[in-house]
Amino acid sequence: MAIRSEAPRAVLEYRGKNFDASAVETFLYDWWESSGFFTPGPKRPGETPFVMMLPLPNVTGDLHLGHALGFGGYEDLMARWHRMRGEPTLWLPGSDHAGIIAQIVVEKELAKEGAGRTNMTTSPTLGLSRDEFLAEMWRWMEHYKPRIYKQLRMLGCSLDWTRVHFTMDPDMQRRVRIHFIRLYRNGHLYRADRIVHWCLTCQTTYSDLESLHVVRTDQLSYVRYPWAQAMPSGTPDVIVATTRPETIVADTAVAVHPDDPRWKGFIGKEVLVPVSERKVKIIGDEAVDREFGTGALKVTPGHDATDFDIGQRHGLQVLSAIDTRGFMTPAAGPLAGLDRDAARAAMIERLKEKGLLMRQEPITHNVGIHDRCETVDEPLVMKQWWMKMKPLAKPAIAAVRDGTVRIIPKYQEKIYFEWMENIRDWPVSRQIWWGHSIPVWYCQDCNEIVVPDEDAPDPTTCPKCRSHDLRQDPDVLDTWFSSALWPHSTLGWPEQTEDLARFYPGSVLETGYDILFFWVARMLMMGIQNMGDVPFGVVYLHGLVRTEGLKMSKSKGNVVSPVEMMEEHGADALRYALVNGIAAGADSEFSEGKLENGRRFVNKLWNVGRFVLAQLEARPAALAGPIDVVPSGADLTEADRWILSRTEAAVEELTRLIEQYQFGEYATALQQFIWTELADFYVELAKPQRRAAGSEDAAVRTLAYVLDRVLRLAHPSIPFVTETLALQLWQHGSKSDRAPSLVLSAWPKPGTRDAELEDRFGLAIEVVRRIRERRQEAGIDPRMTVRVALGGDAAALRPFADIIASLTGADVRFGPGDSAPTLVRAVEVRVEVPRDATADRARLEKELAAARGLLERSRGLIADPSFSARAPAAVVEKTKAALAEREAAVASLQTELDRLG
RNA sequence: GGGGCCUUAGCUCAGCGGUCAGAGCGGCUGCUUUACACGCAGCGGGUCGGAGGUUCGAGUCCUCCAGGCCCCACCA
Repeated sequence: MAIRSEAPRAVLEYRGKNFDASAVETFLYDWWESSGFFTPGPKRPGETPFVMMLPLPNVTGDLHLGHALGFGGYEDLMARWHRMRGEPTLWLPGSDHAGIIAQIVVEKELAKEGAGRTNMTTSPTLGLSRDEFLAEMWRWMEHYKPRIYKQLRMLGCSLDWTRVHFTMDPDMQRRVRIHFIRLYRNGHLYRADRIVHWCLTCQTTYSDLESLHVVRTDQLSYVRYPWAQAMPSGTPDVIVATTRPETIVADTAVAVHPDDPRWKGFIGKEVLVPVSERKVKIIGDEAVDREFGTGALKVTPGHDATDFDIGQRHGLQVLSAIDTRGFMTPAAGPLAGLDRDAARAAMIERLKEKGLLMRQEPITHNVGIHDRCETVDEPLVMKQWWMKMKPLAKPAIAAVRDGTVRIIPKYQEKIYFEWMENIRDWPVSRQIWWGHSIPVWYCQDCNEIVVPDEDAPDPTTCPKCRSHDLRQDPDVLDTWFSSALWPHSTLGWPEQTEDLARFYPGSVLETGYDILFFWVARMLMMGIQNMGDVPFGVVYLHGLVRTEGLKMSKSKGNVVSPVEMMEEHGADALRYALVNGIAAGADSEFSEGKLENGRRFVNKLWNVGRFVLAQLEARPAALAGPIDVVPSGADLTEADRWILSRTEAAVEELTRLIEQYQFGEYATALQQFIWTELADFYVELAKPQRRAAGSEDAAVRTLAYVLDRVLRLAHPSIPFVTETLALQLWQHGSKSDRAPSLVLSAWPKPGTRDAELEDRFGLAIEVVRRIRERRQEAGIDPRMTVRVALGGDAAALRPFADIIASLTGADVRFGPGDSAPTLVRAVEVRVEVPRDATADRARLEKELAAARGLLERSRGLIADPSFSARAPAAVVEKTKAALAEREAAVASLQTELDRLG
């Protein structure tokens, strides 16, 4: 089926050879299909599904590192892990029509395609009719959609492609329409003349969230407004300071602070607006900053948000002097017809002529811009559809407050509350063509607003005056209006489908903290509104991925394509490197070095796997029971039992870390175990040349079991390599579960550990390190055997004599046969080589000093009566044990030193 | 103006009240050991930004200070 034919060639590099993992993915889909999980059905008794919605990427976009981190790093990790835990797992993919962004992208493509098609450069028409343009949009959607979906597959995302959705699919359009109609009937949507952000380039309004601020330096002009009535001599001039003199023609008041002693006596008097000569009142309003300029503010309700609010409070007239193209309207009088920049210059000239421009000075201030095109905001008063947010926000605030929804990291909850508690109404209409239509018609004869019933066809007759001259609202809805419905609209809402019953509410929503307000908060509100329940119980927020200290952006030219990274290093390496060592919510610095570590680690795992497989081939009869059952038998060596115990420790640790959403720690711990303990220590001890006769098979059994565990443990982060190795491993023996694929096999449950063995073996490792250190210090040829004497409490290490000898190239002898009843970390190591006694003494003295320092600390702690009295018993016990060890260590170092003479 | 975060090894970061504070990268030294030179072994490197406080015990909790970053907001 289509899914398979589109499967990407996920590639990882191994010794210059391209390793094709697409076969693995094909395999997964085969299994999923035959398992029937894709088939919708009712909730099964007792099941608790794990449900996640993909944070839908923009359909016209390419994958960036933020996506790779979220989708491939965290979400797929969670999906695979929960699936392995036996939870029916739905991770639902899709893409967003991306309203204005997509429209801009396609307009550019169209302009490239055929310049003859249009003479106009301004959007959105391009010389096409609306229907023609939308047809072009759809044509391009078919071009873009497979692209982003293919990139998701490359990452290894185990998404349920049978449930993929696109926000502009016809059924999704219907759901958005119903949502709008219900909100309208409930009084959550209203239409009003308000001041909005207007983008002169994109020719549309946008919301506060889409507005950014940049610091800019402009001219601040001080302009005198002459008194309109005779004033006593000595009356001060009214001078206002403005950065936008061209809007003076739309002034309808001058405002001062009501408590400002300089001005309060003049409230109610009138001044003349320069150039337009209109009389306006001086009003008192607390929004005025007394410190700024002269303390007098020109009020232009038509072109400034603050002024609009002041105007609302004082019933001021709204004059619109600038039109949607940035040209001055007839209301601008002598400035009419000029664009806003020319009008500014012209206004300054006129003010100078009239002697009303007192002075100008530079001012550095914040200027609002549109986040998509960075055009300076032009606040305009327009009729728009608004969503009343406060009532919707209330239950969504409560849901986080009472723990129904948990946000990770926790501090993001404060940010959420801060925004939600001060939420403002949301302008939802946009003056573009690509997007969800607004299901509202206006009667051209009687101005009636006609909103059809749910699922009713488009109205053709005005219910009030029976006119047939109805026109649909030409605007479309903000993109986020539809994505806010994603968790329930994709499951079939408003129909009570089986999927909706089975998969709502979802489990986790994973996304970047930068869209907490845009998307997460709105999904919470709309989910509660439409479903009566929150859309998810956990919000996991990740941070920004930067390179060289900067956020990646196209304009900075520092965007690195994850696709290229995957082609070069493999998807596994990228996925792993992105999450390794990063705490929840923290921004991260991504570097080539990090990616290389990922690749080396994946390569290490691959090579461990190859080694194990080679051993299995060499000894085909070694496996007695199933691969995934803990090996046992008298032929198991201490080393075998040690790695088996350590494997269980890793299972415990890694399970805990994922359960606690500590994915960065999970990745680090995984590497620590696989590389340091398994590869560097155990694999060496499992090599046939290091095994006593008769214990070779035990090594193979152990290796097979440990690899099986390790592949499962690594699989959520490193799916391709682990899956490939598992398929090969499992061909060598039977398995207790029947899953033919790692993606569907079980996450390991921790088994029995041997704490004492781990402890003793840990000591043996320390001894090995110390012997190696001394050998290298002494510059002994690595091939030469040295004689090593172990004294002190070394008896505990007798079972590991061969191991120590084998790993260090030493002929190990034990000192006088004392049998230490308890394990004490004080072993004397004497490497018998010709050596520099002075250097040895210096080293030993340094060690002794350090050991004494530690000993003193322990003694001090024990001697402190309040410590024993107040610290928990376990801590006191631990400290006592540490004290004993330190005493022995000091003694043993002292002996060694004495022996040097 | 309001809110939030960060400051730990040369760099990037973990560390969520309890042994000597860790990892990766980088640095230095020695090794062509048939899983892996994309490797192995070893070494060096930290007054945990500063000052107080709480506690038997603080990198971890509290307060203040100094730097850096982010978000929200109607200083024209």
